Amino acid sequence: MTTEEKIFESARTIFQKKGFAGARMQEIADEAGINKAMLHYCFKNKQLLFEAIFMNAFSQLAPQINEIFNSNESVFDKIKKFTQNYISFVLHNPILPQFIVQEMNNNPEFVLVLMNHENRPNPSRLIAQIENEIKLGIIKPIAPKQILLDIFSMTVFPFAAQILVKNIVQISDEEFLLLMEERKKLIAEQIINAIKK
Amino acid sequence: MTTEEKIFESARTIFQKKGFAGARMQEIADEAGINKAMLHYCFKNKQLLFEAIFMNAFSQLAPQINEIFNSNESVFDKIKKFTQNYISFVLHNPILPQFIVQEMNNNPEFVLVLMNHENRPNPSRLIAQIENEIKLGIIKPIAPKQILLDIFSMTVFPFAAQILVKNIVQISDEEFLLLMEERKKLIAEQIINAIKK
DNA sequence: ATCTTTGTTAACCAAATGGTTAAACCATAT
DNA sequence: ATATGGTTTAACCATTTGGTTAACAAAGAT
Repeated sequence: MTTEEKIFESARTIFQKKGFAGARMQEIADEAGINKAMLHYCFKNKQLLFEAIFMNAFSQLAPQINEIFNSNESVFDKIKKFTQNYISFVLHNPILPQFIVQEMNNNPEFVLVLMNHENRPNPSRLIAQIENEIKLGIIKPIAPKQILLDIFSMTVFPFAAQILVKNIVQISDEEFLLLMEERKKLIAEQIINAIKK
Repeated sequence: MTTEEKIFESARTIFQKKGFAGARMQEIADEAGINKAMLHYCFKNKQLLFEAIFMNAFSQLAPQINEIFNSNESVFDKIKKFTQNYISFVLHNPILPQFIVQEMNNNPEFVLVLMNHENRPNPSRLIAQIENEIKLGIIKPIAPKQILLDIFSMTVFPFAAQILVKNIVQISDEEFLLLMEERKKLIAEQIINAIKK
């Protein structure tokens, strides 16, 4: 593993655990087992290092989403595929959602840049499709954006608010994994039941 | 307004906007229009000031939740009441959810203290009730904790991940308010449709 | 062999930051 | 009027923090 990679991995760990403001350059250097000056040699400054980490995290999720949203399947199939895929993915990266949510809330300026990126998640195709299936009488007349909110809420929230959820609903770490495993199928069924005519 | 209240209000604003790590004592003092030493005179140190703010924010939500969860209504009525009330409340405090979620993620040690508090949200009564209504054939056989996750996800997520959601689903500030207004009734219908037998 | 580029470090620096101190202010009781 | 107690501030302090510098090492290139 190159020094740059070591830094990247360590920075990912620290930034995801403490956020941009809470992370310390020294801590990242220690975690990587290198001198602090090396951080600046490789990544110029904290902001740029953070942006590299964040961009990488974000772009791990975005393309997946678009691939599903823009395919030729039915709305119901897309919902099934998205929830299934998303949960499977974040089960291997359980802090990613809360990291992205938190840092987008805290760096709204930075978000603008992000959202002009080519790979930005774009649900407009899916929205049009929902409108169409409403006309066809397959789906109840609900604002398509509400349905999107439902889908994201049901899949992302338990991960993004993990600590809150575990404590309030009284879920142990192992039970959480089981519930999420079950949720891969469950959510789609529930959403479809909620919106099908 | 007493000096202590001025500090409290300013601290709330700054902490909610920047989080614990990102907030600066000087900034809080400036916002309150007082000297920085006054902060320490009134609240000892940053940690204690933060805990006062966080505890206050948290305890604004917790009792509401318990009142509904522990009433004598049916599960469906509780779902209706909770989603309605919660959204109404946070529409007046739109940053509260993301603040609580973020700081609970970042201060897991502190969470333990919080969760031993008398007023901690406790859904065990509701869980038992759901189990019962499943036996009675009113609700589908779904793990009660999944239903709780659904309820919290659908109501809290759009607020907790506001920036993400607004950007991905392409929702303007005004449209967001309209959607949330609509969501007060919509969510309950959807959840009930998803779980009723 | 030596020059040049790249990688790496110890030591250092200036600014920011949480926190303290000692003095001033001000109301109220005596 | 003045002593007393809480309130408020300017100035200060120690530490932390992001970032720089200059020297050193290693590896090709000539």
